[in-house]
Amino acid sequence: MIEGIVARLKTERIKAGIATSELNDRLRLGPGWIESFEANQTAPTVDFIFAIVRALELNFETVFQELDFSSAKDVLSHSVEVEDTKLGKQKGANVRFRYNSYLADVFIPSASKSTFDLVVEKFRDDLGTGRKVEAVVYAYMRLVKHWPRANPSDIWWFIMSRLYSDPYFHPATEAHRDFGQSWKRTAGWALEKIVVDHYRDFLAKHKIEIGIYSRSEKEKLLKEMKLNYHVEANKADVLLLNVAGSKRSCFGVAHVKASIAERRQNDQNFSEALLSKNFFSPFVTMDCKSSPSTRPINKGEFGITINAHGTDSRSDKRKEFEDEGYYSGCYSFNGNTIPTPDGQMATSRIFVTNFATADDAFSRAAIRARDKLFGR
Amino acid sequence: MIEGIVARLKTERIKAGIATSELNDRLRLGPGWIESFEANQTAPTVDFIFAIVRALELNFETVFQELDFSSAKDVLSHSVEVEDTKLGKQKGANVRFRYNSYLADVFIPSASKSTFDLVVEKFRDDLGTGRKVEAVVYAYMRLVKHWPRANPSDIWWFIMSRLYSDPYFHPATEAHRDFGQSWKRTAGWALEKIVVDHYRDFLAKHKIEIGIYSRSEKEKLLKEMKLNYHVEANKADVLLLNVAGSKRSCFGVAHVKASIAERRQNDQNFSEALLSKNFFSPFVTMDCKSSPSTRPINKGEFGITINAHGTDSRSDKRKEFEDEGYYSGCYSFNGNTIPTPDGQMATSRIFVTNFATADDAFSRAAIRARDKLFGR
DNA sequence: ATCGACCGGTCGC
DNA sequence: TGCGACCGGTCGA
Repeated sequence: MIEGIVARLKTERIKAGIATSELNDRLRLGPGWIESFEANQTAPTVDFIFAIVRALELNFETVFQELDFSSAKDVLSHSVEVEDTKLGKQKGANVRFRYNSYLADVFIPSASKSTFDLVVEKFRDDLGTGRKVEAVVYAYMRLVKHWPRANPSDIWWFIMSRLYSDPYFHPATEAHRDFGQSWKRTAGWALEKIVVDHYRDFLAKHKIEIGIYSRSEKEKLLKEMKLNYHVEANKADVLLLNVAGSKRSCFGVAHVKASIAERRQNDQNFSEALLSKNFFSPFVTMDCKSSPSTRPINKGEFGITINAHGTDSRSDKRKEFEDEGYYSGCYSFNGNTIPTPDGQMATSRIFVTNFATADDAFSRAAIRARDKLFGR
Repeated sequence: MIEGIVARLKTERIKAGIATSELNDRLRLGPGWIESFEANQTAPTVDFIFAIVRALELNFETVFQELDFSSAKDVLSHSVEVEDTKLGKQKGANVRFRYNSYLADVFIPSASKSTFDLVVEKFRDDLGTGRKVEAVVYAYMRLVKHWPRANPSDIWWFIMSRLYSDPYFHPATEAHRDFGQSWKRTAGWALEKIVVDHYRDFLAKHKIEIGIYSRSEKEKLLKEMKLNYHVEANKADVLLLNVAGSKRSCFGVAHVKASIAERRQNDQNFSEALLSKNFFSPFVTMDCKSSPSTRPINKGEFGITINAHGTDSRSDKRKEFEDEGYYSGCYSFNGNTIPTPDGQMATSRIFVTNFATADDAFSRAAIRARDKLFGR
């Protein structure tokens, strides 16, 4: 049906003897918009259609009358579409979404449309209540628990971020917002909460409290650490406390980031101040990163490790962990992250983990660090 | 005309006895979309209209027939609209744009619609050639030169970034891109070029070369500085070289940022390594920051300084410059930035400058730093 | 092609 | 409230 309007507008343009480039200029557009629109490559907005009608000095009635609606279909699709499928013998679901100019498909093992639909419905309801962070935490953890063989980072990257960025999932009162930017802020907090929730109970058994604290609590706890560095409490995301009777003392700060980029450097000074006093300073990440494509792969940002022949073409990012040792270690929830090989000497190591159990490399390192400081 | 369609769809919904919330659910939307749409608060997309037609099981022909087009108007407006006006006796122009949920108006002294139109036309043409960075540099510098009483940061923030983010200014082949993100990358590079272009000739007279260099050149120049820090050449934006005959030696690195946020910390380690060897390490910024409103003010991020009664409620950001002295100084092109007061003792200072002359606080500091190192 | 740094709307304190 | 840190699509090397 939109094709019908487009075709009619094209006919009228040709009838009027106006070139596409001329119409482009009249509407003060960048190159090729009219061509692209007439070729059905770019879907015109309502405003765009009206502007053409005006620019060609057409009559609205004639443009919109007796259109062919036979090809009309329900096109209000969501930003993420899920369909049950198999990859070889492996059950799972295909996740489809727009990725730049591509229509992208990603296979998620264990995933199913039925779980997705249930979770999404609740997610939309929760977003409607204005508790964005909690909505993300809850929806994500439910998907992770239901889909044990899925890469946790893929669920975050291909599903959560894309779902969240669909304006129709949010209340209409927020229609004007930039949900890409909103995701960044909300996702940052949500990820901190997810890390805390995941490790809380297991670490509690080992007399460790992991948590997010108010500014004043953070200032108090950090002050007791007597760091050789002017720490602004804002910089501390997730704190790890040793619990001895009623006394709680901070022995570590986890730096939590969905993706890394150059932003890893923000925390380096703080982290080095922690390390210099033998405090625990782990970097926890989803290590999300992919390129637009029809079959995107969430490769992460660390790249390759030293290869079998000993050739070292590691990225600066990897070297900052493995060689410079700015952090106690890096704990990635991306199954595609290449960890530091067991045999490799490293100042600190990159580990890959998931949400199957909290008894993992991160917890064990936290417990070891605490035991060392408090002499257990 | 869109109102006509909306009204008809509303009538049909009521006729069918379906509540707005029920239609919302059928379309799997967040709360209030149908209400908002029927109240003409949210402009529906073509897809959205079709989806409602389908959900209500309406007949396309009846919905689109015999509509009232009398109120139709040309609504393909640009992202930024400029209109000549006066503020008191001051000539200038009003700049209007969508800012979150607001329709925002900003007065720019010296500005005029005629200059704006000329520059914009060329800007669109330049963006069409694929030379995005150059397009931004050229358009911005032209506006700055033509509008001498305008705040340079306002032109960047309220005009350039908004113009650039309008998809219709770019070739249709790029229609799918996220121009908000595109602006970030392009603007970052453009600003570095603008700084270099602005200071190049003046500094050359003082035997100083300012420039952007290739990775290999940067590695060579930085190596000669023997910094106590593992510098990745990527981190160095704009280099300042002393020219002595055919010998060029780097004596400083300018850190250029449009806005600051927590990203100022990225460069702190590098900057401290420069300062510890008495190299020049200035921070140059547009200091762009405002809140959405009908009358936004590009206040920048540094906030207030120590007040007349000596009360110190400076932001951490300001203190990192004035007290911690992570950089040689901060040079802001935002006239609203509050500079470090002359009487205040400070490890390094915040200055406000503009493009009227390259003989400013930045150049003079660069020359002094070079003279100190090379004993002139 | 792969890799790296660019920045601003957002949300909660 | 105003302030602060959150992050990812992008562009050029």
